[in-house]
Amino acid sequence: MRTKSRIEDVALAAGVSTATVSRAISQPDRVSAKTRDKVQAIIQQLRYVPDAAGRALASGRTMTVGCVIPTLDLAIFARSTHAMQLSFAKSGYQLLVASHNYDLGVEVDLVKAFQHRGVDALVLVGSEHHAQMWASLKNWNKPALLTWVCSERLPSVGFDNPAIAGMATQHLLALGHRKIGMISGHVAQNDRAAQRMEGFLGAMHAAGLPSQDIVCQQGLSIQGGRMGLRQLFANPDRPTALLCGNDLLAIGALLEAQSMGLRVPEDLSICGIDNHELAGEITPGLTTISLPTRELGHIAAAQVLQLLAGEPVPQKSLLPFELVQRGSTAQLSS
Amino acid sequence: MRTKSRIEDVALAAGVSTATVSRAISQPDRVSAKTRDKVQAIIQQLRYVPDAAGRALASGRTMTVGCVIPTLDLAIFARSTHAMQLSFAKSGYQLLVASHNYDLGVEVDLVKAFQHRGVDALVLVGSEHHAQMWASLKNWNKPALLTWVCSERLPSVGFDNPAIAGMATQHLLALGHRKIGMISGHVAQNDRAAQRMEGFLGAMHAAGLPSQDIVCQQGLSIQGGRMGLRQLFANPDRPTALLCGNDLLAIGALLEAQSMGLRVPEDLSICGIDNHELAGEITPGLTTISLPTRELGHIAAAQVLQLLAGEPVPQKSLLPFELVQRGSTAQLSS
DNA sequence: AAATGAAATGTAAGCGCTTTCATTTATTGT
DNA sequence: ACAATAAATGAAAGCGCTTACATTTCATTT
Repeated sequence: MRTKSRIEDVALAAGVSTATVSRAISQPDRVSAKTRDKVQAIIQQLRYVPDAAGRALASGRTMTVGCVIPTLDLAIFARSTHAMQLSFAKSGYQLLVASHNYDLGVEVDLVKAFQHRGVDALVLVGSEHHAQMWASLKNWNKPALLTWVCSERLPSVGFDNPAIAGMATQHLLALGHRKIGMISGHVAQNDRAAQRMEGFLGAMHAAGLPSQDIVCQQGLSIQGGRMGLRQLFANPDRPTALLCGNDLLAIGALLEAQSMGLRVPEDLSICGIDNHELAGEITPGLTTISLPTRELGHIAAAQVLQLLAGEPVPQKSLLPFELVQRGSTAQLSS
Repeated sequence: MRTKSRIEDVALAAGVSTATVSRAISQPDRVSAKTRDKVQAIIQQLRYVPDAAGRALASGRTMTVGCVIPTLDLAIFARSTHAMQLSFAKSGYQLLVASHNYDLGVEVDLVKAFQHRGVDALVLVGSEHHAQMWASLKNWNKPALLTWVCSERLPSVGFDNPAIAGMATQHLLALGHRKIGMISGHVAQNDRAAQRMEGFLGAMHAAGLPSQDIVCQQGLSIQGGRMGLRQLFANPDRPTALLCGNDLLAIGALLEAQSMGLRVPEDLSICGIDNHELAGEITPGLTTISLPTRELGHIAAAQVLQLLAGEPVPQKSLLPFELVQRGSTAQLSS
């Protein structure tokens, strides 16, 4: 007994040509109801499943989409990526995921690997990329989508990152704070971090406040947050409020502040970004900006599917976000 | 200008047959040094990259490995999976990842999808699976590996989960605790959780201690830990120590205990499993069992590669683990 | 009922590569 | 130097599928 049945076996058993079987599978409306049913029955009976490689070679499509992200270690990426995967699966597409750990050089290789693998579309994070990546994308006439940012160069679905940081900064300003510091992620290979820092500096400037020596960069982790806090508090002119590039940084800063004997929010207000699972669990609860990461994944997938179908998509899709006020921020005590 | 060069273009330019080019690429030692160099040069020049689909169709190999995991939301899986990905990439294999959220029925579908996609090997988590999955695996003569557990049915690389829980329980017993409760993950579709619970109950039994009404099951999250603690403390005969199925549960339990006014570890010792990034950050630090998750990924990949090469691998590879003592556990105060 | 066009189906040519088998070329022993 | 053997190469047959194009069938119209 042959382990695997081929399209020819189905065709023979159904008394039709392989072309008809192929159509019955991928374009059911191009086949009469009668033959369609007959073919379907045989397919069931033979447990026939089309071979992906044969199909890919003949059609030029692999039914796979490549997704290159900075890291899976951050819950936000894990979540949005998973949402994408689910959406794609519903349409018969497989999502391939690879991460580069914030090394845009590695990203180039991953993108190329996906292209050679024959993915039908690519989903990337951020708008800042290696020149070589843009080149690879240019010589590649298949859809690509940017996420987490909005960009001019490619269709994108994401956030207005400067506005996110701006909203958080406004919140701190509205509480009366004037000496506000920021612990940012490293901006070098991370434009989301850069944009958030920019948003912060912009808001400070608009408020006529100085923005020197009040920003530091750290890895996006709790440890980074701890180190950032120590760094900022080494300065004699200590801030009364802190914006952090993400919640992990904020939690680290909060923990470090507490272990230094500072009271949060009485002595120091802290605001994060992302609304991480932990944000509501720690004491005090972390004020942060909530981002619809799952939705980001679903919408990104939907747009890629549209592009694959040859339909146009909006150049930019910006998702809403909102401030979640918890206990870590409070009115400046005079 | 043709966008993509094919093997024939290379063959023509190099003045050899396509067969030679093919060999120069995948079996360099079957080709004379001279031709090999010439072909290599042309390949560089033409930026030729073999087409994956054509290659897969002709060779029957796709150079992809499928990995089906419960979830990416848990850092441990994210980390071990990423390690696997890196190891595979070094050998030219692409790792495809899919998650089923602890639904073994979904797992069946994912496995089938991967098989149809033509992956060369499969990596799964756990030893307990749907009968249909075992059936699918049986009719599939390619390597499969089980991880996180040790199993008789397939080569496996993982942990002795009962022993992990046993070690943690011993630690609590050694501190003088006799009333020890456990907050476990749901064991229904999760044999790792089941094995850890089993290890706990076994250790308790061996110590001649009762094991009724001291175990509860919760989702593997901070919220689950909180709810688990409340559940266990609803019992009038409150435990003095707690083992949690993973660190997220433990952290939830710890936070909830603190918000109930309990002192940890004075009133309650808490021990987790996994050594999550947070374990060392919270106050008090969480005593837990550290597992080499990255190594798990690397070893799993190495073994799959061996299997793909037709070499034998040990039926079971058990990785070491160790107790990390922090502030959340202490001698029972009489 | 014949003519017409649309719908359904079949024919067959690849998609880009690997690999068996036959052939040629280099290497070795005597 | 000449077999005899090994190494290197080439020719060509697919791998399993899709799809352009040709052909047949069916429903309409007049």
